[in-house]
Amino acid sequence: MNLIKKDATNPNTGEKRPTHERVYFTLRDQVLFGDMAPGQAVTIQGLTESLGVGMTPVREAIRRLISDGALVFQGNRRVKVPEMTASDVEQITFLRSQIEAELARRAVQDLTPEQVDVLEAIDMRVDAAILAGDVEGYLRHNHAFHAAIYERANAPVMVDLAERLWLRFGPSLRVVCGRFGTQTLPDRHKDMLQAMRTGDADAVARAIVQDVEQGMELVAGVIAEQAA
Amino acid sequence: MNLIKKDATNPNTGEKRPTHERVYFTLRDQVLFGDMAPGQAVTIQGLTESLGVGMTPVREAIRRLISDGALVFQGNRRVKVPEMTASDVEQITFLRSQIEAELARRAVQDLTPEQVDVLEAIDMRVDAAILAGDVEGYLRHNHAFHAAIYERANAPVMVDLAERLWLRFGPSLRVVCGRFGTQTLPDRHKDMLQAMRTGDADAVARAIVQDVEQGMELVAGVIAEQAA
DNA sequence: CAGTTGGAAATTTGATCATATTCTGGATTG
DNA sequence: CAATCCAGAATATGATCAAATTTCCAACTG
Repeated sequence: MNLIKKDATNPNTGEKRPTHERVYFTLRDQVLFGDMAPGQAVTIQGLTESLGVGMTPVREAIRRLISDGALVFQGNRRVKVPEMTASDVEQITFLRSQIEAELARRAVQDLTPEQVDVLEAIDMRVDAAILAGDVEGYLRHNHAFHAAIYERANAPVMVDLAERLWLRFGPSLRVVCGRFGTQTLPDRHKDMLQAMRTGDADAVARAIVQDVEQGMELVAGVIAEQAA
Repeated sequence: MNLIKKDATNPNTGEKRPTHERVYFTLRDQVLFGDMAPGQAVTIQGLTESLGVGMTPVREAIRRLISDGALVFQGNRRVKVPEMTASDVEQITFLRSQIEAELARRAVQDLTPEQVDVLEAIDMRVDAAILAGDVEGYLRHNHAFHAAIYERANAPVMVDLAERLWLRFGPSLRVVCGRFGTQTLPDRHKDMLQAMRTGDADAVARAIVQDVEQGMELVAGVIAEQAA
């Protein structure tokens, strides 16, 4: 009946995750890096078919994503990818600046040169994706770069909120890429890496705030354009 | 079969909410104001019986609360009320200070005297609950006081994160109350109200930061005591 | 001989699915 | 143009299967 045997042991990790978890992470991935467009409708039955699972796991995954802010529940039983307002962008910019700056500061505390090397390697993949015009690759590696920093901060609660914000602007960021291409995507990753090597936490924080503001600026531009 | 006819129209609001929504808000209420203890196990079947609903709505509500951080999913399929660590408390204190101070600042922008009167009325209920030793009443009205401020800020994304944090420390705050009683619960609500009347946004922000720090200090104390 | 430890059965709980019911939105018709 | 009807999608339940914890008994050890 199904192409995928249920509860199949993951060959990579060796661990078997429940279906609703797998569905959740699949959809989360789609929101962050896939081609889910703001305003796009999400139907349960559509997902049960495309994913080859029952509706209960799909329902659970959708509820979680709604709580994440990755999807919105329009009173009338409908679920869709949210469309951000200018106010949303402004709030997210503020929150990301505050939270991610603090995460960066904490991450720098005891960061070894080897760990900076790892970050630099990720950043090279970001640059490669930009050059290649690979939108999905850019989104994935850019996220991975930030996530790798946060992981070093040892602050799971803060990371949780930060990731939540990424889920909100993910689809819109993709629209930005589709609009302008990857070439016009500047970042402050080099500044960050430089400041990390000197151990200057405040400089890292400043760089990440600039990185956040630059990125959100582009999103704000697309939002404003849509309104017009 | 059931005592309550399903999907009964709410006599108060006149609107009928889906079961999973009702279950979600019921559990959310329990976490914030009820007697859910940190570490307490939450079983699906237990809730289906106590709430008189099927398991699907319960499952959906639980997934949402897990995303909220109000419950945690222990790898082994079990769900429980999370136990906070000292690190969690520290992070939440930082985040609440940043976010709630900003929310307060924005709320003060165009706050009418009448709206301050409403806040003062809520604060009187807080004081009354403290005097009466009414723990649940204190928790409810204290939350209502803060929520009323946030609502005036016109910043739903920020409010969402703030509420999320409340769900995390809710159960532990209740433990604090049960431990020390309500008498020892100081707050800076009067300072806030005073500063609001003069329209001094920074003073309001300072007061709310102190309020947050005082409250979280108590939680940290109980956490430290448990560890010993 | 008593206490402890190991493992296997039993019970409890969770996960998933299939099905029945209800509701929303749009098409159709008067 | 409005009221009604119909199709499709979501909601909710119960049944069934799978997994994990607990319990209990026995064997082993000190």
